[in-house]
Amino acid sequence: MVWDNELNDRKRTILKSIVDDYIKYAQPVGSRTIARKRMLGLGSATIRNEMADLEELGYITQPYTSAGRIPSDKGYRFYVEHLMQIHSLPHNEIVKIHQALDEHIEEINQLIKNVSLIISDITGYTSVVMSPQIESAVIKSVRLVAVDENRLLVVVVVNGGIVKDKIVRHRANITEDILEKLNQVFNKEMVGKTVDQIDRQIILNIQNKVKVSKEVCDIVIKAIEGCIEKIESIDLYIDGLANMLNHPEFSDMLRAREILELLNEEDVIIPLMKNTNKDRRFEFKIGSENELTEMKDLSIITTVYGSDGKRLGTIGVIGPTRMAYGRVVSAINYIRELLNRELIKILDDDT
Amino acid sequence: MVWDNELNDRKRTILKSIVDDYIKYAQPVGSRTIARKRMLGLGSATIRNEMADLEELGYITQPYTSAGRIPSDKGYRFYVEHLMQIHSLPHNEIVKIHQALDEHIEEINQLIKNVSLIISDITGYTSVVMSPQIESAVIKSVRLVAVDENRLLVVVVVNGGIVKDKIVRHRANITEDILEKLNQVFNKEMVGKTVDQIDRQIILNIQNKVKVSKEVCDIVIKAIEGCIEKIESIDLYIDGLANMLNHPEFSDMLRAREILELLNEEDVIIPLMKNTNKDRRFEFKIGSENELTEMKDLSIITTVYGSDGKRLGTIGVIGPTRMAYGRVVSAINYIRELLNRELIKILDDDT
DNA sequence: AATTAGCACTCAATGACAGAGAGTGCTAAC
DNA sequence: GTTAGCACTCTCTGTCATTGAGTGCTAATT
Repeated sequence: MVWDNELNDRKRTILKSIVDDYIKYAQPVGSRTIARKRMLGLGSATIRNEMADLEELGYITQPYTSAGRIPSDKGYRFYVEHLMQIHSLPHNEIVKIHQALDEHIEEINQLIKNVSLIISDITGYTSVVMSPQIESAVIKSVRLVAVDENRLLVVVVVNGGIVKDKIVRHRANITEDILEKLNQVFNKEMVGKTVDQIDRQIILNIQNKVKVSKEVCDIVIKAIEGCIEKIESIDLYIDGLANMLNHPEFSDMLRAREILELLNEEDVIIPLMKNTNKDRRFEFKIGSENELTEMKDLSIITTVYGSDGKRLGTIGVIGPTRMAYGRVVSAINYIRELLNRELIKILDDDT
Repeated sequence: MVWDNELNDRKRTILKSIVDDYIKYAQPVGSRTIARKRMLGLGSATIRNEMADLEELGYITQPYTSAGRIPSDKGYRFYVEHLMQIHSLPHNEIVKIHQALDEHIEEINQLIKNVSLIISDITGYTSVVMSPQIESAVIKSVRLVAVDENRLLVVVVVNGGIVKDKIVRHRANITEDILEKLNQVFNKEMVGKTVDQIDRQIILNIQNKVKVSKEVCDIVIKAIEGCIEKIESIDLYIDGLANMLNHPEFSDMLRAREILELLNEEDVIIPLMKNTNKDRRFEFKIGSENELTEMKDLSIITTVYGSDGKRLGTIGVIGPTRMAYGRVVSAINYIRELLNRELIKILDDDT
């Protein structure tokens, strides 16, 4: 952990200056550049001395002898925790965001897709938005439909307007009567329960109540389990992949390709999105703080969204360690508020 | 159009040699390189003369004075029409393809997704697979379910195991009785029809038969139309975008970014995939044959898949004009046969 | 008449080299 | 404690000569 008092005010100002400048121009920043800003009324030589200290403490490094300094991962870490300024978004970006999200969207997934798009658009980085992992979704309806003699359709509706279906083949003789009875029992037993409450026990209960062959029961249960699995599965929306190529640090084709392939793998992305803050704070993984060595020069900012602490999904932005952390935070923050508001609209009359 | 007899055998052999070599090594190929192969028993000087002719006819060009030659778009066009050899796939690739597609997949969309993945994997280019545009899907079932007092769920099942749903909000008082009646009428009137047969006329007919308020009818019809719209919509699967970065012609970051963004836009891709051959031939759009100027250095190979000429979707591969046309064709060909076989399995007992 | 050896020529790519420029660390003076 | 001054370091840029692959043309050969 960074020891906060290690740096006095002057060192902080200088470090902030270096990080701000490097984020902006992607060039090592030298002592004269900082001195010219006259924010400290110091000459370049003094700043040089301070920079030597900062380097010794590990906050900045030199790409080579007698070049300017660039922030280290530790430097960025200190920056996001103590130095970074959050400005409000410029007016034109706010307008853009509202244009993208204010139109009435009925389906939750379409809304989340739009959020992902607008985030990558506004930030200029790669966005990842993870739909809520819905273990606590409340079942609102279960319906069995015979598509034809040997196929059965099961539809499960949970709150939030999410509908999942599954078709199963079978060889049993399922009459309309049986179906009607199954429908009644299943609805009575399952509606109002959350999907993670549906376990073997409940299923056995149901099996006892309906007087149909075990064969038929198995078919139906298999289908319902398929639906629940789909409801619990995580949807991932990634946009702005091409933005990765904008940053000079990835001008090496091999590296760029490696990154694009990395971001294509859901198995890689999902663990990255495990934000441990259940409140609304932001979590930063900077460069080597990521476990994957392939991500040593990447940072990811994550935070959660959702109404009233329920139904939490995750929003993330991935970019080079030299990321405009402040700008990204304010953009996500603004967009998240809008998203939450829209989510409430969609979910309000659900129980 | 290319006049086939413009080129004698010797010129053809030389052109083929140039294209093959250039595809392989991405380097302009000179007369000595071809002479060394001793396929014609000619010296480099003779070949030089022939190459000068080929250049004058527009089949090859020189990147600069006194460099080797590279094929022009016209050269590639002649190549794919007359010179290209189709080898069968190496054994290990065949194994890989079977591993990807032979496992039992129930859902048509999952199957198509797998096809897209394996094509980009095997070819090393970017794959695009377009799901069938289903105007002729036969409705197998329509089901209305009251989710709660003010929301109605409509589920439409068509053949091929495709299920689409839509939830509509309403303020009408829809009782179970009304719902039951609606369910019966809708099923009777719509099952067995294709989705493009569902027009205003049929809907009006139905409206007359059920004796429920116009308000309720409108709600239901709106929902059903929503489902049909979803059924008719085209799904697009794109994979191997990162493969674009492998080719030296796109080592310029700006260009690479431009391409990635281009391929992200469905509005761009869908028109490209309009293959006019309803049989199983391949269609090539080479470089400047594409309408978009941004695609002047890209080629796209498309062909159709589907069982018995019905339910046609499109498979495409996008890469630089310097694409391994022969290899791609044989890969698509093989994969398509497997796909068709699987599709028949999924669709066989549908009517 | 077709082919080819030979030759002069062109141009990209490579590497060596010098000079400019941005930056540093250190020392001595303020 | 701050800074002016200076020697030094290292990248970057441009120049220049060299190399090498390839060409087109001409004259000789088959």
